[in-house]
Amino acid sequence: MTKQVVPETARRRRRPTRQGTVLSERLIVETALRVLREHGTGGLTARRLGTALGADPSTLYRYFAGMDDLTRAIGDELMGRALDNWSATGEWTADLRSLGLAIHSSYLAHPQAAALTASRVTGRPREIAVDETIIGILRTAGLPDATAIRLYHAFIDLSLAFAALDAGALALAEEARTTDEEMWTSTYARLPAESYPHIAATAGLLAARMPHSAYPVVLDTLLANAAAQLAAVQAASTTGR
Amino acid sequence: MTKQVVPETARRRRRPTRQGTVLSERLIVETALRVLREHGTGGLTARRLGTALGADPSTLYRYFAGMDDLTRAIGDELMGRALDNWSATGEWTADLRSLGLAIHSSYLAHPQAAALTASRVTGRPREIAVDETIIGILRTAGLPDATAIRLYHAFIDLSLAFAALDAGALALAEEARTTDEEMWTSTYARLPAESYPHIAATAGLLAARMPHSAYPVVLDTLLANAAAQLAAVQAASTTGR
DNA sequence: ATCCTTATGCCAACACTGTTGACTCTACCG
DNA sequence: CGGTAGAGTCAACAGTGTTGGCATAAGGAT
Repeated sequence: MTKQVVPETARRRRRPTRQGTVLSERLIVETALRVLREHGTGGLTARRLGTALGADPSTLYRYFAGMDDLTRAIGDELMGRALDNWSATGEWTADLRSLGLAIHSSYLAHPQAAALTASRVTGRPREIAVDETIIGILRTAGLPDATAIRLYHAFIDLSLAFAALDAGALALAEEARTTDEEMWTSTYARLPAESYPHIAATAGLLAARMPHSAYPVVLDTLLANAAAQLAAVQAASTTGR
Repeated sequence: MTKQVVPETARRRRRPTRQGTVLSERLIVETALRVLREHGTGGLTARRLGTALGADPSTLYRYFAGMDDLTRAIGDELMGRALDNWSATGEWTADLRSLGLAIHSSYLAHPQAAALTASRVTGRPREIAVDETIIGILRTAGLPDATAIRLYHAFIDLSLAFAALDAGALALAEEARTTDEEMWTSTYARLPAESYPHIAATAGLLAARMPHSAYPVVLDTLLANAAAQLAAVQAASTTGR
């Protein structure tokens, strides 16, 4: 293979494209986000991204090992933006809550991109930074390592899983120009009450609730549980002293 | 458009394929599951599925509106299998727990298929049957409708979101022939302790915990919370009587 | 038992996709 | 101010989903 992906820091020459744009990893990722927003989840193609950048599609391979690699970079960008929009207050449950919501809404701000990337662990730097932050909050709060890791695991997977699910629904809705609410009022509300008595009895509530994300509800139960675990640990240590 | 998808029930003639196989929605979906297992998440193509069936790729369009429609049918099949492998005992939290685990493991039994479908609401019959079952359990347990719907929403989205996340990780791992455990021991355990003190301090715990799913932990906290809500409701109604 | 209709499967073609090897040309180092 | 090698370009490959037109045989009608 003659082509080699050069790490962004080691890039020395920046030769402008035939159409005049000067490329960079950053520019490519940002343009990819725009292309995804405009053309939908399946609309990010090497050729389209090339045209949007004013460059030949094959040039992308000088920056990323393939479309898959680019996808991971996009995911990491979303993760980074979440961390940028967040700041600690010192109250650990509140901090975790706002961090979780920051991640969730960072992904939902780019539903098409999120649907593509959120269900993948990228292993890239800004994702690792988020992990370090979460574990730090839990350990600093006073939770024993084993508990902290169990909660970290639940927290991050929960947040990513919901980001992917909600983003997927949102992206699909935007592309089909139909809201989830319509789906729930049209399909589910019309089911026969004989076969589906419970759905029929709660159709109105379903139509009102389902278009929103269940993430905040689940996140809060997890955090309440975490707080209870910390209280239990501290009570035990006080008693044993 | 001369082509039209005929609903399975209305299909009258069954003309064998040149290679002798007699097609059906069911056979196509099952073959698709096999192809996915053998060729990975991205390995389900119309041409490959056609060859696996002994039929021309375009024949698939007599059964499904497109690959996307087929994908939704696959998802519904997994949902149906979950419900088939489950039976009620009457103890509502236990039933919800086993149903959640049945859904999760039904998807994880076909990680490649699940990764493709789990983050989408199909609106197909067997998915609706699962919804009816869940709402029925919650309402029969005595929860008021509003609470039941809130919990149903959290329950189903949580289960699907984790199914998608865990299946994606599993599918990726199988295709790359590398376990998550390796990833956590190789990448995360080698991070410098100066920059990532918390990850470094808990590397062993991370490597042990992360390869497993966080779903059971989160599911249990949600169900405990649900039980608490029911108790609160019943206490209030007793007091108020 | 034979005919007719039409659903069903097949074929060829279209406009796409990601990716690569060989190429030009120009930005920068010495 | 030259030479070099690295960035951008080009053309090509094998593969994709999808469709319109066509042949054919299944099954109802006679």
